[in-house]
Amino acid sequence: MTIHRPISLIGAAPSACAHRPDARCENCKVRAFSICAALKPDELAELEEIAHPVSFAAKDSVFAEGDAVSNVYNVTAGTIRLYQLFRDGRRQVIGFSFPGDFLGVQLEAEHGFCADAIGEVSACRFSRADFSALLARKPHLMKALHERTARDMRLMQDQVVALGRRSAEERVGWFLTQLRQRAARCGNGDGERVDIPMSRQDIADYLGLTIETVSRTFSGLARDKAVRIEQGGVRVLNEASLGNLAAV
Amino acid sequence: MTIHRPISLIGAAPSACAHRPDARCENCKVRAFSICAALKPDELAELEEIAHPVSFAAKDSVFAEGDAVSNVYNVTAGTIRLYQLFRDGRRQVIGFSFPGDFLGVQLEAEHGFCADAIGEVSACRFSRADFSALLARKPHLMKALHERTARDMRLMQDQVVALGRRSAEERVGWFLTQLRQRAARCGNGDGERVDIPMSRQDIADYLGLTIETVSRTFSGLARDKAVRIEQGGVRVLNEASLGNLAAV
DNA sequence: CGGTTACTTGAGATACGTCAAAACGAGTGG
DNA sequence: CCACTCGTTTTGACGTATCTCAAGTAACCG
Repeated sequence: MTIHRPISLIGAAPSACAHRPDARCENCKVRAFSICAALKPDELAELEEIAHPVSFAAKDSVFAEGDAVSNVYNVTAGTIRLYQLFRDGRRQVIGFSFPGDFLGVQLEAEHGFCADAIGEVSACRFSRADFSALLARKPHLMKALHERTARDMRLMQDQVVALGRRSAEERVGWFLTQLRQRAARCGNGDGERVDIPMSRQDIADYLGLTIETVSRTFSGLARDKAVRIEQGGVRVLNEASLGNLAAV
Repeated sequence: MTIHRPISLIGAAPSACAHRPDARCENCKVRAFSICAALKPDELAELEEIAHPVSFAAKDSVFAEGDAVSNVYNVTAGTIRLYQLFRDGRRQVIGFSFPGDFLGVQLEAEHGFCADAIGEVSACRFSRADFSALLARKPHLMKALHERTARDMRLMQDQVVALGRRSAEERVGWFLTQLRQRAARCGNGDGERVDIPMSRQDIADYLGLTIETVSRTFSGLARDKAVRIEQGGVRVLNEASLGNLAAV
């Protein structure tokens, strides 16, 4: 089992992000499937009013477990890894945040997990107070948030099922299927090709396996012609066999 | 691995539940730590207005995965088991609902898991429409619900960590600690004694283990004088060693 | 008191973990 | 363009925690 050490916190430097409504702008595409879709144009403007664009370099920490929740983030580009670290170095990845996802929205006093950037990440930062105040003014934003939380809950439930009752091969099949669905929802990906932005170690820590088992399982799926392993991702060759692995 | 079969749905028969404010009434004790604590007296009356008391016999199904969410429940007595069933009979218990807990509050179209009674259960039932309407009228009820959901999320996160990165012994230690905290929050239990309303099989399916492993682990903890196994529960003999198992 | 269900215990099998080394890819510098 | 380093991924051989199968014991219930 790989031993992990806590990574030091590095402040996020504001990035150059114009943040004007524009169909070609990455942020605006993100909006279509983010919580912002629940907002009317004038409310969106209000949200932008309190948004601070930030960016993180690869491996930067966004926040650590136990930190006071002072900000809420909306990811606009890149992938964030959410995890909990044991004193002895064991690590469990709780989930990944992709563009459109919110972070820290539970508005608890302290963060219950660590979050750091896998590769370059752009996000919008809201101060907790601003966001909370906006939420109080906009009941249907609150409702949208609740629905989003319900979706996250469902995802975590699936993870519990995977970790509790699935074999290594089934877990990897489920993981790939999940990644694919997420990419499809975001509109990118041609369907067969699945980008995998995270390392084998991250996948292992997400699926409750070791890196060796994950690697062997990928190799096995490739040997069985279920997928072809490519640079930074995978190409699905046999939809059905992957689907069978992922099904409950 | 034990094979489970779906249980048939049995309608809930209304029970005799006076449901009047009264300090000795079980329902009223429950209110203190339920979402109802967020309500002013007149609002509570409004909630009672739309509440239908129901009860379930042991092993009754409350709802099954895929059922339309037509009702929301607030447990007032007993324990409910939440789980997902695989086609091949594997079962993963997602969680347990104790007095004060809400069920179906995510207001999704369909239930994402099965729920059935362990032993006798009493609950308040709200129609989805009524509850939803009340929620729309009372923003701070919505907020309370959101906080409740955040707590449930945190619980599920802990389960992910347990299933992904803990040994059998650690999982059982975590489980007992969790049961104890829940009982303490409800005000019952003398601290040392922990009631365990669910079967070994339920615990196994919750912790992603087999019933044999759970049983052996309990025996091991008893052999090490960490707990004494009693009828329908356990007595904690060595707080520290249990705590160590449960710690991250 | 007999039947049924839940729990415990033992012996052997296996999926996954551990340890070690090789292969690969991305930089970096000569 | 090649040699070298460093981190990631893959592969192999072996160990072990947990599962499986099977039998025994205890608790429950009519």
